[in-house]
Amino acid sequence: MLDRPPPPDAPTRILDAAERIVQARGVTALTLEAAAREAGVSKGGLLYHFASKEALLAGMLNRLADGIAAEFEAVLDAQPPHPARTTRAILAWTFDDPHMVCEQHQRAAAVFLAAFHHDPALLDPIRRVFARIRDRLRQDALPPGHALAIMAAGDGLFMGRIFGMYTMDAEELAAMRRALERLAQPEAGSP
Amino acid sequence: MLDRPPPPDAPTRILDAAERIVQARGVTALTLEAAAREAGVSKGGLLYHFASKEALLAGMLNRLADGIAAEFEAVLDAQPPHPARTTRAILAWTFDDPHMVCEQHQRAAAVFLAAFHHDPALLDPIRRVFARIRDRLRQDALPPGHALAIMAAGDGLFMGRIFGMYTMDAEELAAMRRALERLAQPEAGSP
DNA sequence: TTCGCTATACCGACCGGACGGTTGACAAAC
DNA sequence: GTTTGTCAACCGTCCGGTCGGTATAGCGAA
Repeated sequence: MLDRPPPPDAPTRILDAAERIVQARGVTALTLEAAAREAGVSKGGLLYHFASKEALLAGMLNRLADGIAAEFEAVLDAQPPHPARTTRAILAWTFDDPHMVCEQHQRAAAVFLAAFHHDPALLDPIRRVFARIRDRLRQDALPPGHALAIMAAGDGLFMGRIFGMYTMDAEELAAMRRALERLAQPEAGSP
Repeated sequence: MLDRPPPPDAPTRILDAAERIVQARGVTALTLEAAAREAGVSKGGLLYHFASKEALLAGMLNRLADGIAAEFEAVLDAQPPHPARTTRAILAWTFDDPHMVCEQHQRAAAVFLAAFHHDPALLDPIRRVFARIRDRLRQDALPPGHALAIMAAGDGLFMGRIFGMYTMDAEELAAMRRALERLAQPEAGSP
Protein backbone atom coordinates (compact mmCIF):
# COMPACT_ATOMS: atom_id res chain seq x y z
CA MET A 1 0.00 0.00 0.00
CA LEU A 2 1.21 3.43 -0.75
CA ASP A 3 1.17 5.76 2.18
CA ARG A 4 0.47 9.20 0.84
CA PRO A 5 3.34 11.66 0.96
CA PRO A 6 3.73 13.43 4.27
CA PRO A 7 2.28 16.95 4.39
CA PRO A 8 4.90 19.38 3.13
CA ASP A 9 6.62 21.62 5.60
CA ALA A 10 5.68 25.24 5.99
CA PRO A 11 8.22 26.81 3.59
CA THR A 12 7.16 24.42 0.84
CA ARG A 13 3.51 25.09 1.50
CA ILE A 14 4.17 28.82 1.34
CA LEU A 15 6.05 28.56 -1.96
CA ASP A 16 3.26 26.44 -3.40
CA ALA A 17 0.69 28.95 -2.27
CA ALA A 18 2.62 31.87 -3.73
CA GLU A 19 2.93 30.11 -7.08
CA ARG A 20 -0.74 29.32 -7.13
CA ILE A 21 -1.65 32.93 -6.49
CA VAL A 22 0.65 34.31 -9.15
CA GLN A 23 -0.65 31.85 -11.69
CA ALA A 24 -4.30 32.28 -10.89
CA ARG A 25 -4.60 35.97 -10.16
CA GLY A 26 -1.50 37.61 -11.53
CA VAL A 27 1.56 39.32 -10.19
CA THR A 28 -0.30 42.08 -8.44
CA ALA A 29 -2.27 39.62 -6.35
CA LEU A 30 0.87 38.23 -4.75
CA THR A 31 0.94 39.99 -1.41
CA LEU A 32 2.43 38.63 1.76
CA GLU A 33 -0.98 38.47 3.35
CA ALA A 34 -2.55 36.65 0.45
CA ALA A 35 0.28 34.14 0.24
CA ALA A 36 0.08 33.53 3.98
CA ARG A 37 -3.65 32.99 3.91
CA GLU A 38 -3.43 30.66 0.91
CA ALA A 39 -0.74 28.67 2.70
CA GLY A 40 -2.78 28.49 5.88
CA VAL A 41 -0.39 30.49 8.03
CA SER A 42 -0.45 34.01 9.34
CA LYS A 43 1.53 36.83 7.85
CA GLY A 44 3.88 36.65 10.78
CA GLY A 45 4.32 32.96 10.16
CA LEU A 46 5.23 33.57 6.55
CA LEU A 47 7.71 36.25 7.49
CA TYR A 48 9.29 33.89 9.92
CA HIS A 49 10.29 31.63 7.04
CA PHE A 50 10.86 34.29 4.39
CA ALA A 51 12.13 37.47 5.93
CA SER A 52 10.90 39.73 3.15
CA LYS A 53 8.95 39.65 -0.04
CA GLU A 54 12.19 39.57 -1.94
CA ALA A 55 13.27 36.53 0.04
CA LEU A 56 10.00 34.85 -0.88
CA LEU A 57 10.53 35.58 -4.56
CA ALA A 58 14.10 34.38 -4.39
CA GLY A 59 12.85 31.15 -2.86
CA MET A 60 10.35 30.72 -5.65
CA LEU A 61 12.97 31.36 -8.30
CA ASN A 62 15.49 28.97 -6.86
CA ARG A 63 12.95 26.22 -6.75
CA LEU A 64 11.87 27.03 -10.28
CA ALA A 65 15.43 26.89 -11.56
CA ASP A 66 15.97 23.51 -9.92
CA GLY A 67 12.75 22.25 -11.47
CA ILE A 68 13.68 23.40 -14.95
CA ALA A 69 17.12 21.88 -14.72
CA ALA A 70 15.72 18.56 -13.54
CA GLU A 71 13.07 18.54 -16.24
CA PHE A 72 15.54 19.17 -19.01
CA GLU A 73 17.85 16.54 -17.62
CA ALA A 74 14.99 14.04 -17.75
CA VAL A 75 14.20 14.90 -21.35
CA LEU A 76 17.86 14.63 -22.23
CA ASP A 77 18.19 11.23 -20.61
CA ALA A 78 15.24 10.00 -22.65
CA GLN A 79 17.00 10.87 -25.91
CA PRO A 80 18.88 8.13 -27.74
CA PRO A 81 22.61 8.81 -27.70
CA HIS A 82 22.67 9.97 -31.29
CA PRO A 83 24.74 12.88 -32.46
CA ALA A 84 23.23 16.25 -31.64
CA ARG A 85 21.64 14.70 -28.61
CA THR A 86 21.26 17.94 -26.69
CA THR A 87 19.75 19.66 -29.69
CA ARG A 88 17.23 16.87 -30.09
CA ALA A 89 16.40 17.15 -26.42
CA ILE A 90 15.57 20.81 -26.98
CA LEU A 91 13.28 19.86 -29.81
CA ALA A 92 11.56 17.23 -27.72
CA TRP A 93 11.32 19.65 -24.82
CA THR A 94 9.73 22.26 -27.05
CA PHE A 95 7.33 20.18 -29.07
CA ASP A 96 6.47 17.02 -27.20
CA ASP A 97 3.10 17.15 -25.66
CA PRO A 98 3.49 17.15 -21.91
CA HIS A 99 5.70 20.17 -22.01
CA MET A 100 3.56 22.28 -24.27
CA VAL A 101 0.29 21.94 -22.47
CA CYS A 102 1.47 21.42 -18.95
CA GLU A 103 -0.15 23.75 -16.49
CA GLN A 104 3.07 23.63 -14.57
CA HIS A 105 4.71 25.71 -17.26
CA GLN A 106 2.10 28.39 -17.08
CA ARG A 107 2.95 28.55 -13.43
CA ALA A 108 6.64 28.73 -14.17
CA ALA A 109 6.07 31.57 -16.57
CA ALA A 110 4.02 33.46 -14.02
CA VAL A 111 6.73 33.08 -11.40
CA PHE A 112 9.34 34.15 -13.88
CA LEU A 113 7.49 37.32 -14.71
CA ALA A 114 6.68 38.09 -11.12
CA ALA A 115 10.35 37.89 -10.25
CA PHE A 116 11.41 39.98 -13.21
CA HIS A 117 8.87 42.53 -12.21
CA HIS A 118 10.27 42.86 -8.74
CA ASP A 119 13.95 42.70 -9.57
CA PRO A 120 15.52 41.34 -12.76
CA ALA A 121 18.51 40.11 -10.80
CA LEU A 122 16.28 37.46 -9.25
CA LEU A 123 16.39 35.64 -12.58
CA ASP A 124 20.06 34.78 -12.13
CA PRO A 125 19.45 31.17 -11.09
CA ILE A 126 17.40 30.63 -14.25
CA ARG A 127 20.05 32.33 -16.33
CA ARG A 128 22.61 29.90 -15.04
CA VAL A 129 20.44 26.93 -15.96
CA PHE A 130 20.02 28.12 -19.52
CA ALA A 131 23.63 29.13 -19.86
CA ARG A 132 24.56 25.58 -18.98
CA ILE A 133 22.19 24.18 -21.56
CA ARG A 134 23.61 26.53 -24.15
CA ASP A 135 27.13 25.43 -23.34
CA ARG A 136 26.21 21.83 -23.94
CA LEU A 137 24.39 22.80 -27.09
CA ARG A 138 27.56 24.26 -28.47
CA GLN A 139 29.24 20.91 -28.11
CA ASP A 140 26.73 19.14 -30.32
CA ALA A 141 28.55 18.44 -33.55
CA LEU A 142 26.41 20.69 -35.71
CA PRO A 143 27.23 23.54 -38.05
CA PRO A 144 27.64 26.64 -35.91
CA GLY A 145 24.41 28.48 -35.25
CA HIS A 146 22.07 25.63 -36.03
CA ALA A 147 21.63 24.48 -32.45
CA LEU A 148 21.31 28.05 -31.23
CA ALA A 149 18.70 28.79 -33.87
CA ILE A 150 16.69 25.81 -32.72
CA MET A 151 16.92 26.89 -29.13
CA ALA A 152 15.92 30.43 -29.99
CA ALA A 153 12.90 29.15 -31.89
CA GLY A 154 11.89 27.07 -28.90
CA ASP A 155 12.23 30.07 -26.65
CA GLY A 156 10.21 32.19 -29.02
CA LEU A 157 7.46 29.63 -29.14
CA PHE A 158 7.45 29.41 -25.38
CA MET A 159 7.38 33.16 -24.92
CA GLY A 160 4.73 33.61 -27.56
CA ARG A 161 2.64 31.14 -25.69
CA ILE A 162 3.17 32.86 -22.37
CA PHE A 163 2.14 36.22 -23.70
CA GLY A 164 -0.69 34.85 -25.77
CA MET A 165 0.91 35.96 -29.02
CA TYR A 166 0.73 32.71 -30.89
CA THR A 167 -2.26 30.77 -31.99
CA MET A 168 -0.91 27.93 -34.09
CA ASP A 169 -2.71 24.76 -34.84
CA ALA A 170 -1.14 21.35 -34.48
CA GLU A 171 -0.36 21.19 -38.17
CA GLU A 172 1.65 24.38 -38.19
CA LEU A 173 3.43 23.26 -35.08
CA ALA A 174 4.35 19.97 -36.72
CA ALA A 175 5.59 21.80 -39.80
CA MET A 176 7.74 24.03 -37.63
CA ARG A 177 9.20 21.02 -35.94
CA ARG A 178 10.08 19.42 -39.26
CA ALA A 179 11.74 22.62 -40.38
CA LEU A 180 13.85 22.79 -37.25
CA GLU A 181 14.69 19.11 -37.41
CA ARG A 182 16.28 19.70 -40.77
CA LEU A 183 18.64 22.08 -38.97
CA ALA A 184 19.44 19.37 -36.46
CA GLN A 185 20.88 17.05 -39.14
CA PRO A 186 24.63 16.87 -38.60
CA GLU A 187 25.29 17.04 -42.33
CA ALA A 188 22.87 19.87 -42.93
CA GLY A 189 25.47 22.61 -43.02
CA SER A 190 27.66 21.49 -45.90
CA PRO A 191 26.16 22.54 -49.24
CA MET B 1 16.93 75.66 -42.59
CA LEU B 2 15.02 73.12 -40.61
CA ASP B 3 12.76 74.56 -37.97
CA ARG B 4 12.80 72.17 -35.09
CA PRO B 5 9.64 70.20 -34.51
CA PRO B 6 7.00 71.96 -32.45
CA PRO B 7 6.86 70.99 -28.80
CA PRO B 8 4.67 67.93 -28.47
CA ASP B 9 1.26 68.28 -26.92
CA ALA B 10 0.55 67.20 -23.39
CA PRO B 11 -0.69 63.65 -24.06
CA THR B 12 2.41 62.91 -26.12
CA ARG B 13 4.66 64.38 -23.48
CA ILE B 14 2.95 62.25 -20.86
CA LEU B 15 3.33 59.06 -22.88
CA ASP B 16 6.98 59.86 -23.50
CA ALA B 17 7.52 60.46 -19.81
CA ALA B 18 5.78 57.24 -18.84
CA GLU B 19 7.91 55.25 -21.26
CA ARG B 20 11.07 56.84 -19.99
CA ILE B 21 10.20 55.95 -16.42
CA VAL B 22 9.35 52.34 -17.18
CA GLN B 23 12.54 51.92 -19.12
CA ALA B 24 14.81 53.59 -16.63
CA ARG B 25 13.38 52.51 -13.30
CA GLY B 26 11.17 49.55 -13.96
CA VAL B 27 7.52 48.76 -13.90
CA THR B 28 7.03 49.51 -10.24
CA ALA B 29 8.28 53.05 -10.65
CA LEU B 30 5.50 53.93 -13.05
CA THR B 31 3.07 55.78 -10.81
CA LEU B 32 0.74 58.53 -11.88
CA GLU B 33 2.62 61.02 -9.79
CA ALA B 34 5.99 60.06 -11.19
CA ALA B 35 4.72 60.15 -14.76
CA ALA B 36 3.13 63.52 -14.18
CA ARG B 37 6.26 64.99 -12.66
CA GLU B 38 8.47 63.60 -15.43
CA ALA B 39 6.12 65.09 -18.00
CA GLY B 40 6.12 68.43 -16.26
CA VAL B 41 2.45 68.45 -15.35
CA SER B 42 0.59 67.82 -12.14
CA LYS B 43 -1.13 64.59 -11.32
CA GLY B 44 -4.45 66.25 -11.95
CA GLY B 45 -3.21 67.39 -15.31
CA LEU B 46 -2.24 63.87 -16.25
CA LEU B 47 -5.59 62.50 -15.18
CA TYR B 48 -7.29 65.06 -17.32
CA HIS B 49 -5.80 63.44 -20.41
CA PHE B 50 -5.74 59.83 -19.20
CA ALA B 51 -8.63 59.18 -16.88
CA SER B 52 -6.99 56.25 -15.11
CA LYS B 53 -3.76 54.36 -14.94
CA GLU B 54 -5.25 51.74 -17.19
CA ALA B 55 -6.09 54.41 -19.74
CA LEU B 56 -2.51 55.58 -19.60
CA LEU B 57 -1.21 52.08 -20.20
CA ALA B 58 -3.67 51.56 -23.04
CA GLY B 59 -2.41 54.77 -24.61
CA MET B 60 1.17 53.58 -24.32
CA LEU B 61 0.32 50.21 -25.84
CA ASN B 62 -1.58 51.65 -28.75
CA ARG B 63 1.27 53.93 -29.61
CA LEU B 64 3.70 51.06 -29.27
CA ALA B 65 1.66 48.86 -31.58
CA ASP B 66 1.53 51.60 -34.19
CA GLY B 67 5.27 52.06 -33.91
CA ILE B 68 6.01 48.39 -34.33
CA ALA B 69 3.73 48.12 -37.33
CA ALA B 70 5.31 51.14 -38.98
CA GLU B 71 8.81 49.88 -38.29
CA PHE B 72 8.15 46.50 -39.79
CA GLU B 73 6.52 48.09 -42.78
CA ALA B 74 9.65 50.15 -43.34
CA VAL B 75 11.89 47.09 -43.14
CA LEU B 76 9.60 45.27 -45.51
CA ASP B 77 9.64 48.09 -48.04
CA ALA B 78 13.43 48.03 -47.98
CA GLN B 79 13.49 44.37 -49.03
CA PRO B 80 13.94 43.54 -52.70
CA PRO B 81 10.77 41.99 -54.11
CA HIS B 82 12.22 38.51 -54.12
CA PRO B 83 10.24 35.48 -53.14
CA ALA B 84 9.84 35.03 -49.41
CA ARG B 85 10.01 38.75 -49.06
CA THR B 86 8.19 38.91 -45.75
CA THR B 87 10.35 36.17 -44.31
CA ARG B 88 13.46 38.04 -45.36
CA ALA B 89 12.08 41.15 -43.76
CA ILE B 90 11.76 39.25 -40.51
CA LEU B 91 15.39 38.19 -40.79
CA ALA B 92 16.50 41.73 -41.46
CA TRP B 93 14.33 43.01 -38.66
CA THR B 94 15.85 40.51 -36.26
CA PHE B 95 19.49 40.69 -37.20
CA ASP B 96 20.24 44.00 -38.81
CA ASP B 97 22.01 46.34 -36.55
CA PRO B 98 19.73 49.22 -35.76
CA HIS B 99 17.05 46.93 -34.53
CA MET B 100 19.21 44.84 -32.28
CA VAL B 101 20.89 47.57 -30.35
CA CYS B 102 18.30 50.28 -30.52
CA GLU B 103 17.44 51.72 -27.16
CA GLN B 104 13.96 52.23 -28.49
CA HIS B 105 13.39 48.49 -28.35
CA GLN B 106 14.40 48.25 -24.76
CA ARG B 107 11.78 50.84 -24.15
CA ALA B 108 9.23 48.89 -26.14
CA ALA B 109 9.98 45.78 -24.12
CA ALA B 110 9.57 47.65 -20.87
CA VAL B 111 6.23 49.04 -21.95
CA PHE B 112 5.14 45.63 -23.09
CA LEU B 113 5.92 44.07 -19.75
CA ALA B 114 4.38 46.89 -17.79
CA ALA B 115 1.15 46.44 -19.67
CA PHE B 116 1.17 42.68 -19.29
CA HIS B 117 1.72 43.16 -15.62
CA HIS B 118 -1.32 45.34 -15.24
CA ASP B 119 -3.68 43.46 -17.53
CA PRO B 120 -2.72 41.00 -20.26
CA ALA B 121 -5.66 42.14 -22.35
CA LEU B 122 -3.86 45.42 -22.91
CA LEU B 123 -1.55 43.57 -25.28
CA ASP B 124 -4.33 43.08 -27.79
CA PRO B 125 -3.16 45.84 -30.16
CA ILE B 126 0.27 44.24 -30.28
CA ARG B 127 -1.26 40.84 -30.82
CA ARG B 128 -3.11 42.15 -33.82
CA VAL B 129 0.07 43.56 -35.33
CA PHE B 130 1.89 40.26 -35.03
CA ALA B 131 -1.08 38.26 -36.19
CA ARG B 132 -1.06 40.35 -39.34
CA ILE B 133 2.63 39.76 -39.88
CA ARG B 134 2.10 36.05 -39.36
CA ASP B 135 -0.68 36.01 -41.91
CA ARG B 136 1.56 37.57 -44.49
CA LEU B 137 4.32 35.18 -43.56
CA ARG B 138 2.08 32.27 -44.40
CA GLN B 139 1.72 33.60 -47.90
CA ASP B 140 5.43 33.50 -48.58
CA ALA B 141 5.99 30.61 -50.96
CA LEU B 142 8.04 28.54 -48.55
CA PRO B 143 7.68 25.00 -47.26
CA PRO B 144 5.17 25.10 -44.44
CA GLY B 145 6.67 25.86 -41.07
CA HIS B 146 9.88 27.41 -42.33
CA ALA B 147 8.71 30.99 -42.12
CA LEU B 148 7.09 30.40 -38.76
CA ALA B 149 10.26 28.80 -37.44
CA ILE B 150 12.22 31.85 -38.49
CA MET B 151 9.77 34.16 -36.82
CA ALA B 152 9.80 32.11 -33.64
CA ALA B 153 13.58 32.22 -33.58
CA GLY B 154 13.50 35.97 -33.96
CA ASP B 155 11.03 36.26 -31.15
CA GLY B 156 13.12 34.00 -28.97
CA LEU B 157 16.19 36.07 -29.60
CA PHE B 158 14.30 39.22 -28.82
CA MET B 159 12.83 37.83 -25.62
CA GLY B 160 16.12 36.36 -24.54
CA ARG B 161 17.62 39.78 -24.96
CA ILE B 162 14.85 41.47 -23.02
CA PHE B 163 15.20 39.15 -20.06
CA GLY B 164 18.95 39.10 -20.21
CA MET B 165 19.08 35.39 -20.98
CA TYR B 166 21.34 35.48 -24.00
CA THR B 167 24.89 36.53 -24.26
CA MET B 168 25.90 35.75 -27.81
CA ASP B 169 28.80 37.26 -29.61
CA ALA B 170 28.56 38.64 -33.12
CA GLU B 171 29.95 35.46 -34.60
CA GLU B 172 27.31 33.24 -33.07
CA LEU B 173 24.66 35.69 -34.15
CA ALA B 174 25.93 35.61 -37.71
CA ALA B 175 25.98 31.81 -37.66
CA MET B 176 22.41 31.77 -36.45
CA ARG B 177 21.41 34.07 -39.22
CA ARG B 178 23.02 31.86 -41.83
CA ALA B 179 21.23 28.85 -40.38
CA LEU B 180 17.89 30.59 -40.57
CA GLU B 181 18.58 31.92 -44.04
CA ARG B 182 18.91 28.36 -45.26
CA LEU B 183 15.33 27.90 -44.13
CA ALA B 184 14.30 30.92 -46.12
CA GLN B 185 15.39 29.39 -49.42
CA PRO B 186 12.26 28.64 -51.43
CA GLU B 187 13.67 25.32 -52.61
CA ALA B 188 14.93 24.30 -49.19
CA GLY B 189 12.06 22.01 -48.38
CA SER B 190 12.37 19.46 -51.19
CA PRO B 191 15.11 16.94 -50.42
C1' DT C 1 9.80 14.44 38.42
C1' DT C 2 9.85 18.85 38.17
C1' DC C 3 11.47 23.46 37.76
C1' DG C 4 13.57 26.81 35.13
C1' DC C 5 15.66 28.31 30.72
C1' DT C 6 16.01 28.57 25.83
C1' DA C 7 15.03 27.89 20.92
C1' DT C 8 11.69 27.13 17.44
C1' DA C 9 7.55 28.15 15.16
C1' DC C 10 3.87 31.00 14.72
C1' DC C 11 0.40 34.72 15.55
C1' DG C 12 -2.11 39.14 14.51
C1' DA C 13 -2.41 44.01 15.65
C1' DC C 14 -0.34 47.86 14.16
C1' DC C 15 2.55 51.56 11.63
C1' DG C 16 4.21 54.33 8.00
C1' DG C 17 4.24 55.23 3.54
C1' DA C 18 2.77 55.03 -1.12
C1' DC C 19 -0.58 55.00 -4.62
C1' DG C 20 -4.85 55.64 -7.42
C1' DG C 21 -8.28 58.57 -7.76
C1' DT C 22 -11.55 62.77 -6.29
C1' DT C 23 -12.59 67.50 -5.69
C1' DG C 24 -12.90 72.30 -5.96
C1' DA C 25 -10.69 76.12 -7.58
C1' DC C 26 -8.69 78.97 -11.16
C1' DA C 27 -7.04 81.13 -15.36
C1' DA C 28 -6.84 81.64 -20.20
C1' DA C 29 -9.39 80.96 -24.68
C1' DC C 30 -13.23 81.21 -27.31
C1' DG D 1 -19.92 82.69 -19.63
C1' DT D 2 -18.86 78.48 -20.84
C1' DT D 3 -15.29 75.34 -22.17
C1' DT D 4 -10.57 73.69 -21.81
C1' DG D 5 -6.54 72.70 -19.44
C1' DT D 6 -4.21 72.69 -15.20
C1' DC D 7 -3.34 72.68 -10.40
C1' DA D 8 -2.73 71.37 -5.37
C1' DA D 9 -4.76 69.41 -1.53
C1' DC D 10 -6.86 65.63 0.11
C1' DC D 11 -8.95 60.78 0.94
C1' DG D 12 -9.32 55.83 1.44
C1' DT D 13 -7.04 51.81 0.68
C1' DC D 14 -3.62 48.63 0.50
C1' DC D 15 0.78 46.66 1.39
C1' DG D 16 5.37 45.55 3.26
C1' DG D 17 7.37 45.17 7.36
C1' DT D 18 7.72 45.55 12.68
C1' DC D 19 6.83 44.00 17.18
C1' DG D 20 5.24 42.14 21.35
C1' DG D 21 3.38 38.12 22.53
C1' DT D 22 2.10 32.84 22.74
C1' DA D 23 2.48 27.76 22.50
C1' DT D 24 5.37 23.87 22.24
C1' DA D 25 9.37 21.05 22.74
C1' DG D 26 13.93 19.97 24.43
C1' DC D 27 17.19 19.92 28.14
C1' DG D 28 20.19 20.23 32.07
C1' DA D 29 20.19 20.70 37.09
C1' DA D 30 18.06 20.07 41.57
